[in-house]
Amino acid sequence: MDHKGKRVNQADIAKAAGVSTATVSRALNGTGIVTPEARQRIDAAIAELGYMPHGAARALASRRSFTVGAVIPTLASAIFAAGIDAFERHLNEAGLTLLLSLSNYDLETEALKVRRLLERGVDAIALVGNCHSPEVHQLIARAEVPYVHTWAWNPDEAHPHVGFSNFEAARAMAHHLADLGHRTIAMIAGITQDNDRATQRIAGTRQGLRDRGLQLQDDQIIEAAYTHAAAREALRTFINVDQGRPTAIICGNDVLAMGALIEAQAHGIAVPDELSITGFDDLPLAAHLNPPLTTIVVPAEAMGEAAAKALITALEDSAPAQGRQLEARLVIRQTTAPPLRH
Amino acid sequence: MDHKGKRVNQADIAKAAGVSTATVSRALNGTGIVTPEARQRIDAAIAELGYMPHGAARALASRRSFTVGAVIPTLASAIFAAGIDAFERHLNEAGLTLLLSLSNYDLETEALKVRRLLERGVDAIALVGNCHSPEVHQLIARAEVPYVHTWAWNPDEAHPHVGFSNFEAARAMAHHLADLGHRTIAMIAGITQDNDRATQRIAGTRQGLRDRGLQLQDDQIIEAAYTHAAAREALRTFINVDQGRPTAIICGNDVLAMGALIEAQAHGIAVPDELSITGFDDLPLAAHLNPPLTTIVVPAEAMGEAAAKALITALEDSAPAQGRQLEARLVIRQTTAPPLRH
DNA sequence: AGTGCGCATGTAAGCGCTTACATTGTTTAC
DNA sequence: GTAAACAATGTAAGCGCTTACATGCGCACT
Repeated sequence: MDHKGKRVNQADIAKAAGVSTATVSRALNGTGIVTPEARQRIDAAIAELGYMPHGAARALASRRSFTVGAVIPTLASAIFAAGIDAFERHLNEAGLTLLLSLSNYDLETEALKVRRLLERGVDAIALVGNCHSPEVHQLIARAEVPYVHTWAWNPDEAHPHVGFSNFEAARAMAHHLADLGHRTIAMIAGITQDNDRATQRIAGTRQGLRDRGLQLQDDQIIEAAYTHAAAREALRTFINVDQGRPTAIICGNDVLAMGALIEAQAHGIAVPDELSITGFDDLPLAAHLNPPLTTIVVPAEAMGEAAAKALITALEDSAPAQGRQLEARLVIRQTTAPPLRH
Repeated sequence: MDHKGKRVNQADIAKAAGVSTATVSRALNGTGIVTPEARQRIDAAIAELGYMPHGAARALASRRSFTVGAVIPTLASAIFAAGIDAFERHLNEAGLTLLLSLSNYDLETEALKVRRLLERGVDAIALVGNCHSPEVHQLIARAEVPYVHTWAWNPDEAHPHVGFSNFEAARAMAHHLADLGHRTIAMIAGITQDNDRATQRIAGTRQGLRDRGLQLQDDQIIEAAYTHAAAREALRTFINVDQGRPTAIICGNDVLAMGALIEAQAHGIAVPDELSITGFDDLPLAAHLNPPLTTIVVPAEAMGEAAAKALITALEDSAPAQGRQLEARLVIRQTTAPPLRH
């Protein structure tokens, strides 16, 4: 049982079961036909010797690593974590292992991580957003692995997307606020540098307001890192004005919205009566806040699942992955209300 | 440049650079001496042909995959996400890639994931907690890879730990509350099944109270899933009693504490005057809550870093990983105060 | 000039699998 | 009764690297 020194390999199993390595391989992979008796002797030998297939050897010989890579900006954002959680789960069900890399919202880092993943031989790859270094697509194209862009939806682009339209979601939110009667609306957005989601959310907001004959002025937008502290500071800037104080604040995500809400309450500003606040993501806490947060439900789990399925299917059919549009829904809770009339 | 069909391999580079594959390998890995001229020709050929090393082949030949596995319960908990974030970052700096698996707090799933990781050929492995299926240790021992247990500290055990004492942290929290004058203290704990952290936090709390001559009755403990909703429900149970309502609630983590806080406030219970509430983890939001949450600062990033370093060092020295104790600190904010005297 | 040494490189044997092809024994079809 | 088809397995050639060992070369010594 404990053949120390040398690791047990397929040949050992073959010998113990009285068959060739080819038969062991076939039994293990379900490829080709193996008699029940042979299979049984093989299973017994595996259990007896504690055999564990060697992934690298298998990958080398079969040109399949049964490994899928993902590069996401960060795990600090609960919403990405939720998406990856679902992605990993569905990958696993298909016998695939996740290779996770973080880009920290940096395109060059992302490109480096993609290269690393490809060197590790991932069979497929998932990326966040559709703003990437050109090198990324070059590498992926050369490696000829299926891939998807998540967290975004863009049917016009050549690349397959599994996600929702940040633009449309933001636009719907803008409509909601405008329709409540708000006329002076400000935005605490995410950092747009290298981030198409943040950019699209601003663009969608802008368009949504324009649809209602309103304007989102440039000085009514503050870009903030996705932290409570940054949001609080941004809110302070907006409320410390002599006139033209906004009656509604659209936030780039729920973390920013929570920060804004906390800061508003710290200043004794009544939400939603004096100030409406909106989020984006619908984190678990959003519905429990006081008042519960009006936000956009981002289908993170569904996206993780859909991305996994798309890649699995692509791998099975050895075809490029197919994109899929998912819905991001506006959920109106209690941080939004018509502005106070004076 | 675009040799379609066949992927560019080391032999192609060797030919293009007019050297042998051995020299290319040496140049690439920094093992052995290569003249600057040869190195330059090799680099040029690599750039020209767009060569990318084949990880599986390298792993097979060198018996090193430059890959490290981690199995954590979930990514849904921000605190694990933070730890993994740091772990991945430091692994990467050492040229290692993270293979991430999720166990969903289930020991059997964990064992399966460990097996998978080992089959993938990870060079080292990190686990959460010190409660594992026996199979896990068997597999790791057989594979002879260095490993660490994180999120726990137990110098007595044979396994190397990189973490903090959940017991001592919980005990310190109990002391804090007892010293404030609380006599009736309840606990909303995590699910203890298969979870040594949750178990230790209860045990530590119990001991801390005993240190002060108090008791944590069994009916004063409710185990709850780590969700706001479960915490709210648990809190309702505690406050809906005719007499002997606790004046302080110790929560197993910050998510539970937030849920409890929200529910208390929804019932018009003043925190901390009528009810003290404590958390565990110090999530980013904890300090921003109203009132700011008294909790335990869990060194998640430091743990991720320390775990990565321990494994990297172990790999370099081809020795077992060394454990390291980190400090979990009590941070007293404003959800705790002396109980009201009637 | 001859010897020895170390540097830079080449040669080639694997690493542990998968899989195309060959081989054998057993049916089935006529 | 023979040919053809098939089922189960074996044989062996790689997959793309690393690395132990062999080789050749220039240089500092005698």
